[in-house]
Amino acid sequence: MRTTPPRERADAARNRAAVLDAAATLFREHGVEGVSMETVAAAAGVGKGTLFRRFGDKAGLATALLDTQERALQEAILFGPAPLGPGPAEASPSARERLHAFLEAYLDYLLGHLDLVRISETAAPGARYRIGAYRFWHRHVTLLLAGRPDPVADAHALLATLAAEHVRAVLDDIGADRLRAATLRLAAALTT
Amino acid sequence: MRTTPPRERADAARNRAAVLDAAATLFREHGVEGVSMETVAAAAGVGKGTLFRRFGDKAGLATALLDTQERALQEAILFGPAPLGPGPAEASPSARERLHAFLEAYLDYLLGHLDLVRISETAAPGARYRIGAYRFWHRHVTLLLAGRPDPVADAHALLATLAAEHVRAVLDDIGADRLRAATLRLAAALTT
DNA sequence: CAGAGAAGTGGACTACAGTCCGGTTATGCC
DNA sequence: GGCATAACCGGACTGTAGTCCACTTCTCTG
Repeated sequence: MRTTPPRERADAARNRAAVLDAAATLFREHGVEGVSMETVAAAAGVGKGTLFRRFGDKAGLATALLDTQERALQEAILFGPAPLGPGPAEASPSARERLHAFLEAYLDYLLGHLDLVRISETAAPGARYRIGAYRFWHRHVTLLLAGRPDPVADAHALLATLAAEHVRAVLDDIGADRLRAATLRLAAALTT
Repeated sequence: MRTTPPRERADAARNRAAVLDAAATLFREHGVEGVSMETVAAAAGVGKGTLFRRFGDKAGLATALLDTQERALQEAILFGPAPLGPGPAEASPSARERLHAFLEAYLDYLLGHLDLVRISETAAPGARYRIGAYRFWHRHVTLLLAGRPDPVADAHALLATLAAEHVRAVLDDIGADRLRAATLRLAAALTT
């Protein structure tokens, strides 16, 4: 046990909740792109400085909004039932099955919040690769590709396919079903 | 023969050259990110309006600067010697060889101008997928993947790996050699 | 409860992308 | 050469991301 890490001040907590609330509403109503940070701040009854201090930038705000769902997915991967999670020791799924399950689950998540994820990945240059989430997915996929010549590199390649910016654009061309199929096919090719 | 398409006015041509010159120099000296459009305009002795009218946005300016090299690569693919190009009819390379050659050549091009390509792809949202170049690469790869279940979708997936933003980030993690190897391995897996 | 200092606040400020439009100039035609 | 007109020019203007810092508020300690 160590001394409690400095607790968040009450006013700060209140403001954070207000901002997340306001942002969620505004984004739903006008689309993520159609809402400026200033508008969010005003709607939350908070100064611009406060907003940026808390969330860093628009990507950070989007990330915060996704936090809950993202965590749920990560939990499911780490501790949940097979094939997404490791499952009970006596009946653990193959790496291939788990990879498949991960891609399906991630695509569900991504397609369900495409605009928000896209902002969280692109609002700041290189944002996608700096946030913890990417590292998590990358690590997971890397482990599932163990045995291949270069799992780390292959995991990056596979994840490139899941970049929100890419998915958004490709969706217009081939639609969700073919995108899904192609992603799974690619994973299959990598785990042969 | 049709009536000559309205020729570019002399002053416009002069200004365009001045802008490209100034931009090339400034970008070399201060990096692409470190130069504002206003600075480019000033250095070229041109108004901001002119700059934007001509090139649309920063992505457009970057694209224009890359134009020559990009065209060269496209020419080589369409008409050049094998294995990058189709080569003479009697000794045409396999699709697999051509794909391999394309990826090598594209990576050379990309790594040689990473910052510029990155701006051209990301300065405007979705820019990468709107410009003609992406369509060209996609079409080429699609043709080389003929016979697979869904060449169009697979080509998108393979090209995702070559997005400048992705490459820029991954480079820091695994370096150019492993990136190259992984890309080729992926292509191999797709043409088995 | 009082005082100190850390944490938080908000709005003025800067910098940059991109738009707009009244004025200018090249060009093709007579 | 002179004129009509379409193309072009440039800089003032707008909207937004993100920074800065003098001031306020909370929390902890004695």
